[in-house]
Amino acid sequence: MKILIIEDEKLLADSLRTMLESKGFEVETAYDGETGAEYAELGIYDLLILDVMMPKLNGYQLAREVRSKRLTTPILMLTAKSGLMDRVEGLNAGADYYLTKPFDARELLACINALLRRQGNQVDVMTCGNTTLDLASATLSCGEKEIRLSAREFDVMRLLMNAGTQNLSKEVILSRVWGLESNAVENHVEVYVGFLRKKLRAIGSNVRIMAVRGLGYHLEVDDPC
Amino acid sequence: MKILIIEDEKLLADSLRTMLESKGFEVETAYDGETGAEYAELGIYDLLILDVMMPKLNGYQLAREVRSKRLTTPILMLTAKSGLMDRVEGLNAGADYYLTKPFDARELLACINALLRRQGNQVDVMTCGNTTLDLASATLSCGEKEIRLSAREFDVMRLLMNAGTQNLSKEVILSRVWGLESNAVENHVEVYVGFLRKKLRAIGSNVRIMAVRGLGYHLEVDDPC
DNA sequence: CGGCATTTTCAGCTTTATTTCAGGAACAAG
DNA sequence: CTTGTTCCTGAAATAAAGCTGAAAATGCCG
Repeated sequence: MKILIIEDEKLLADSLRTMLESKGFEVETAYDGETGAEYAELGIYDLLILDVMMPKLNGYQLAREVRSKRLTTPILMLTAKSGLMDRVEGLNAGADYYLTKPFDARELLACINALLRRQGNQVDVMTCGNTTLDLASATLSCGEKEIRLSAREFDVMRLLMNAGTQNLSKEVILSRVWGLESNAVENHVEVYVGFLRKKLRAIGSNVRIMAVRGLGYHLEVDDPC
Repeated sequence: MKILIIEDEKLLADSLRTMLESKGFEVETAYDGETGAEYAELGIYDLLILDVMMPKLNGYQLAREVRSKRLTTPILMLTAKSGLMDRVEGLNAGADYYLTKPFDARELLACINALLRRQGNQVDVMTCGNTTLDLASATLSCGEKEIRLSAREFDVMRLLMNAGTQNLSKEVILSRVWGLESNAVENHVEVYVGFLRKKLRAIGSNVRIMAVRGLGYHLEVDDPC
């Protein structure tokens, strides 16, 4: 688990580093914003810890920069500023958590764990409604019941679960599951959606695959009124 | 975007609800932990807002309960307690963010957006009056009620919302929705405006599609004086 | 090779969307 | 008030998209 600390106060940065390393994280540090951005944009970190007040590039700018590059690495902002608008600005700039100095090591660790947990770095299952998809065994389960998916079924299901409530057009599904230069046709998607619906029904899932005419498919959780 | 508020202080819960609804979220409330857990476990919410101090089942227990069911709904914990160990316990119980009362509406919104953004559930919407158009699912919604639009209806509605109070002539609508070299006639626009008006009425929208004789159509928000 | 599971193909069916049309209502101008 | 135009609307006809079951093809493993 790799963490990048971007913080210009060396003393603080180094003590953080020591603390985190003792907890088994792999840590790198940058002492100014520009260097930090450069490192961060490598995209190899599982978490960025960011000071707001820094020379060259401040924390807000850095967060925006990173997010504009479409990196989704979680960002924990760390700062002496505790004003309301600072927190709001930090969060709107793309930070995921805002911690005010001075903070306690245990609190920092709890935040880090919360962020990494959320990131689902070690995910082995995806969930939607009352139903989970086990990525290792390609198995859908709902309570006691479970059912295996074939490779294609699994690919389609994972794509849909990943998109959540967002629509996926048949074209997108085709290109992501069958590949761009396959000669697969849209009916393939329809057929596989049919297979998946049958299996979802079989295990009593409350997840429905909704078709939106002309736009594609998305998942919906059945709301038992 | 569905949010569940679990909070025993009705006054606070209801003012939160109002605030969030005004921002276009769909909100439900539970006034004690047990009821809250029941709702939360439906798995139909995009975010849970949780008070810590509650009768029957407190926030920590509730978070643990929800997480033990493998639900990954983001949890925002809200509390008067501001002690360090409270925050740590909250985060370790499975919360994703910890906000201390009293908090500001803007801060809460920033947190919510940060959590939903992370969740990847963010949805593009256009808004007019009390009505929003979800661009991903081509759905018009107004409070609880929502209704799907067909592809054509959606195109026309988007065009109108985009123009806002500006007039759009039928010719423009025809060329933008049906294309320049279609043999569509102006009555098509009239028919679709009719469809849209019916759907707007069905969800109780305060948006009206006004016709200006000879000039075209535009939107207006109904101000019930 | 033969059996089995998966994937592809296809045709007919159901559902929903779109177009067409005709008559009525609203409106502006004379 | 009359007239010609524009707009609205409901119903019917047509077209398109999506669903499904069954058969054919493919591929895998023994």
